[in-house]
Amino acid sequence: MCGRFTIRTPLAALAARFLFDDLGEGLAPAAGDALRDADGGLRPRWNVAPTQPVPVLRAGPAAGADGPARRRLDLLRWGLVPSWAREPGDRAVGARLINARGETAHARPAFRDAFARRRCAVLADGFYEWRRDGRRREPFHFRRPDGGPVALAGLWARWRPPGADGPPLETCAVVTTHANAVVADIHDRMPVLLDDDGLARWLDPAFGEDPAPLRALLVPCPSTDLVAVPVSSWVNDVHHDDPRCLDPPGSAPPPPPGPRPRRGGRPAPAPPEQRLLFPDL
DNA sequence: CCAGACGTTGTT
DNA sequence: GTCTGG
DNA sequence: CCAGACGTTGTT
DNA sequence: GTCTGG
Repeated sequence: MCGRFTIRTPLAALAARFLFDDLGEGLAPAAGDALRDADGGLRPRWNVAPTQPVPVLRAGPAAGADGPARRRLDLLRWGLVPSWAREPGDRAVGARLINARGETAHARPAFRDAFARRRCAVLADGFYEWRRDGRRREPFHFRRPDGGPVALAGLWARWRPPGADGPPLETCAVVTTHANAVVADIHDRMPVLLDDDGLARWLDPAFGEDPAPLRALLVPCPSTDLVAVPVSSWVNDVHHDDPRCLDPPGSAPPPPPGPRPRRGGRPAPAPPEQRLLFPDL
């Protein structure tokens, strides 16, 4: 679950909603300017897939004498690459770790360290789940009744290229849990949606590394927090990233005949975009 | 000890 | 890095 | 998560 | 069937 989602809310609006400091005193002063230029780094998205940059909320630099800890908002690659991975594209670990089970992540070698010290929240305004009916995959979009953004519990990692040449690669995974009553008809798992209180605890290093209180946060959100909307199978194709993803079912045109251009053969161009809005962590 | 995995999902 | 299996 | 590929040789 | 790419 949680292998696809939407994020149409501009980063500046996400900052206004989530980027208050740990005392809830409002937008951190440093955030305004940094975010003003940042919206170009994340156009509205209707079909966010693993390996792509996603907006991630983390605890800022540790609280010091000069003030309380602040939050930071960055774009991280979705698909957790542990620090010990040989290559980001490694067979077992590369970009495969897009979800972490809330029930077990604290104990898993691949997630243990992140669970204790590198927790985050992936910001979205809805997520997709597919109902499987034989060969059919029927997509549904889940979102808050008011359409507002949600904070998905996440874990992150930093991978450094050998020899310390090139920038570090920061990646993340979304924590999953049992489906609540709204999701259960479609699927048996769902991402963990954190309310403001749970979010503050999940992100705060001072909340501790003891798994038990943290695991208590990783439960299904109340069913009243989500509505299920059946959508067009247009969203099934990851290349379709436009408003038609949220159209009602049955409106997708038939798949065009003929093969697509093949993989391989040509060199891979575009390097992955990743943006650290506060690169001092 | 060293070598190899390290994960989730869904499907059967 | 750390755990598991052999 | 779903869609689509699933390969090697030799040439530029 | 299974893996990779997005």
